[in-house]
Amino acid sequence: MAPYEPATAGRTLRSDARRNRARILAAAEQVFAAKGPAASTEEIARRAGVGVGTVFRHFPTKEALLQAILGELAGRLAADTESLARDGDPATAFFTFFTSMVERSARTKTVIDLLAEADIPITVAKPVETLRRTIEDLLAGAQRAGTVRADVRSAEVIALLIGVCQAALYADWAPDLQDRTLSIVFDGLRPSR
Amino acid sequence: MAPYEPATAGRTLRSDARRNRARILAAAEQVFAAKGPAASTEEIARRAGVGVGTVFRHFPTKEALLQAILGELAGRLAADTESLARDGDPATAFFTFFTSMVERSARTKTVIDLLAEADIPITVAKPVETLRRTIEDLLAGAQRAGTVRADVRSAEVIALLIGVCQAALYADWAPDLQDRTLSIVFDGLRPSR
DNA sequence: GCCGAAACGGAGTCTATACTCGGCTTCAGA
DNA sequence: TCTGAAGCCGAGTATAGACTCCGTTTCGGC
Repeated sequence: MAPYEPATAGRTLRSDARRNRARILAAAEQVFAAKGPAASTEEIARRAGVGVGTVFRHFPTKEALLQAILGELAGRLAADTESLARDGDPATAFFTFFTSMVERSARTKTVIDLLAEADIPITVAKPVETLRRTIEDLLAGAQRAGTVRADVRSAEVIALLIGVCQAALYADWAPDLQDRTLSIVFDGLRPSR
Repeated sequence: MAPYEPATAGRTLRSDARRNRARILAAAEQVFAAKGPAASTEEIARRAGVGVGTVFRHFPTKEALLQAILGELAGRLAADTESLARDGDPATAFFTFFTSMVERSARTKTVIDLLAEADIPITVAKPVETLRRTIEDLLAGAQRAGTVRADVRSAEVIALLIGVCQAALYADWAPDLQDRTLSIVFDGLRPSR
């Protein structure tokens, strides 16, 4: 007998379906970034110029759509971070990374979910894992270059990152407040002067 | 003609009503602390051993109940902080305060709402204002004692406090992680060594 | 104990939002 | 162009949670 074939298998989509899928992903990215994961499917469909039914035809649940967006975002973050780790100056790359994450988090409300989510779904597990490993590389590089204290571990770095990213979401602060806050954290990370 | 009298005016409650009111407040405190402001009224009523109707008889909306709880909490925090500012050693009181806020926040999910809520409702505005002023006093005391850099302002202290309290909510971290994270922040706040 | 007012309880209403269903439209291969 | 399968749509369903309504119960002054 023929083996069970899930309907979602990698079939060739009709042109209109392909176009709508792309529109839905683009709309979802914007809406989730602006309003966070609680944004309604209705709004995403409206923004995509599509009926709700079409959204659910492409993604079986809202959660699946969110995961697709988070997966993309995680991939982009991981790639950016890896290239920074590869090409950047180890002495400063770690701080550049930290700052850019905080700025991204203030702009797109989904960043924090990747960092803080307790239950990492399978769909984003791989890029998130890469991201975490790359953070460790950046940290180790900065420690070797002497710009971060040797006894700092990645666990507290990630905790601080989550904290500052969260804080950046609340009452989107003035740019100089962000700078002053980050400079305190960075001073705490640096070796004793 | 008689002036309009809101039904909620400070009338003497019947004994059963007084008892239920106290039970509802106690239940709401526990439930909100454990699950955050999103906890359902149903659950609070169940925990209080009371019907939902009774909850709404005492508090017109869920929001009003939450505000009552937040008000109490803000009052307690403000009082504790003020006594620390009055009696504690200025050199260490600020750090003691910061640590205890983070510990409280990890235990009771409502603490963060007092700090981070963008729109401070009238019911909690006064104690929250007192708390903020007292934080400034603690900060100023530590700066005079030379344990915090003179150029640090209260805005970034509160931002850091919000951040670390938020981080403490996610995946309730091991005690030594909290210590290591706080020690980085505290090092950043201290004058150059 | 009696009685009216106060308070209680929880089924029912209303609203928001995820998700379904089936008739209609569009695509693409012949 | 014709046709059937693929895809679209949005009214409809299901569920959760805030809040209401009113018949029932309890309190407390006489």
